[in-house]
Amino acid sequence: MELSLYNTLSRKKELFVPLNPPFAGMYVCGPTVYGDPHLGHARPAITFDLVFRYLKHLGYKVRYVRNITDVGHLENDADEGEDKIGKKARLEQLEPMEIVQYYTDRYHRFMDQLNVLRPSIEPRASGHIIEQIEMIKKILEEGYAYISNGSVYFDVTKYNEKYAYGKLSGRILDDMISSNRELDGQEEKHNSFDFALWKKAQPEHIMRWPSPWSEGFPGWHLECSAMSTKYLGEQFDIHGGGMDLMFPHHECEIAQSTASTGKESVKYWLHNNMITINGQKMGKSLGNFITLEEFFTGSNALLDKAYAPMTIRFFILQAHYRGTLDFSNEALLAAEKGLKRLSQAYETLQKIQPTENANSSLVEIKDNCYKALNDDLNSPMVMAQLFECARIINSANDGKESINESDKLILNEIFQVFCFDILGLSFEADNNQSEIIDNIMQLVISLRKDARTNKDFVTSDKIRNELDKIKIQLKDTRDGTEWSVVE
RNA sequence: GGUCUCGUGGCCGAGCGGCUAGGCACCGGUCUGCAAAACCGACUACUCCGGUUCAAAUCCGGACGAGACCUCCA
Repeated sequence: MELSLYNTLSRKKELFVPLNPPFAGMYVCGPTVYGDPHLGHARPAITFDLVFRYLKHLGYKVRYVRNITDVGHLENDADEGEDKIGKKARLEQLEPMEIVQYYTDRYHRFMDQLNVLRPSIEPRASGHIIEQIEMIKKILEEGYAYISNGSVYFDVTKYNEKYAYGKLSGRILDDMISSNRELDGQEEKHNSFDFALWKKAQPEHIMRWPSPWSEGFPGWHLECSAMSTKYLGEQFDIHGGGMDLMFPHHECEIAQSTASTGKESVKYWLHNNMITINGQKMGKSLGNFITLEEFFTGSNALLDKAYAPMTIRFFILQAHYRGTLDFSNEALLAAEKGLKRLSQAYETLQKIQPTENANSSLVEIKDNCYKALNDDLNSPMVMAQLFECARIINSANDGKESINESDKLILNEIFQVFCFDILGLSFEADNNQSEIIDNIMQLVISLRKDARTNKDFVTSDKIRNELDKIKIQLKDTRDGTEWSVVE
């Protein structure tokens, strides 16, 4: 059985056949770096990390491109309002690129913690102004754009005469025209659904570049078309992103690429669904989002406690990527315990004594894992198989089932391949370990205090001496006992 | 208003025509100085109303409910 992926374009699962095997190209819309990454950023990152990892596992040479949007993404109504990054820079009195650097670094740091692999190429919009200008020229030459007061707009009506604008999101242009709302400040456009390719900068606008039309900046949708073409070619295999980007962003990308090359640029469009909180989308505008930092530290009123990065990865992968996923402390706690169960079973497996008899169900488990992944990346199903492994291991450990030497190898392989390599889970102790150690030390210290109170100095000295041997030093001060590690 | 999704047990979530995943919680038991973990068992659901079928959570129609997009959001 081979890999099938749900293609938004056809609304069906399709067999994945790359354009140029053994190569596979994937472009995913990355973050606009004007704020801290939140749970909503984690979902596409992890979803497409899974795609990336699985394609590599299948033997493809994958080029994974994920952009950083650092210019052109505007605040308000269609193609009006302030640049998101420019605004943040103004508010914080920083250079826009300082904002970009700061939040890009933060994004990387938190994605690393979630064990999300870095993409092959991570291009920035501001670093590809020339490519974007060239693409605009091409679209103008082809007659699908017009210049208006120093700005350039994509002519959707003209494009729709030859191609189908709206085919990805299932929209019909005529319907859009009839139900369209008039917005203010759009006198430069022929139609409100036309979108900016180049915007002339207002005097107060900080980020600006020279172009044949005006000093200004590129439209938001353009960077993805320009950069995907540059690094993956005019036609490539997979384009991914959040469902909320389907319209207008991805629709506009299709229009731009098609208008400039005359070709269908993307073969498979993949979209991950949203994370909800109390049934409602978690989003910036709703103010109900929780940043990853808050998750890792527990510092948000919606959180009962801090959750480890792996718990969040597990939580996200336990749902299929195309379904909504509802956040709650109860669900996170369940994920945390589930992850622990897997990790303890894996530990048990390493220590287990093999038996004579073999276990018959392991081949089927491995098979089921591949079946699940091939069926549009059904990660929850893979997890269920891992839990089946855990059950077998624990039962064997209790002497109720058998695992021979070769079964042990197969089980280890299943964990290695599916759990670690493909799902990207890891069982390593995470960053709150120091907190755990400190808690342990406080316990030891209080035991020693009890011993001293009872004048049981044999015990109290034993504690201090034994700790000293492992380079932990205790100091009795007026305010209590302190501990530190001696180098 | 338009377009499109979705409604599964206490919670989260698979399933896509017959064989009724999985995790967490709860309950009973084994084990244990006591806990915890582990194991065994119990609970076993598909919003409602029609239809198709030998057979429907699963297909079709309708009702109700929820959500997403149509404006920035992953």
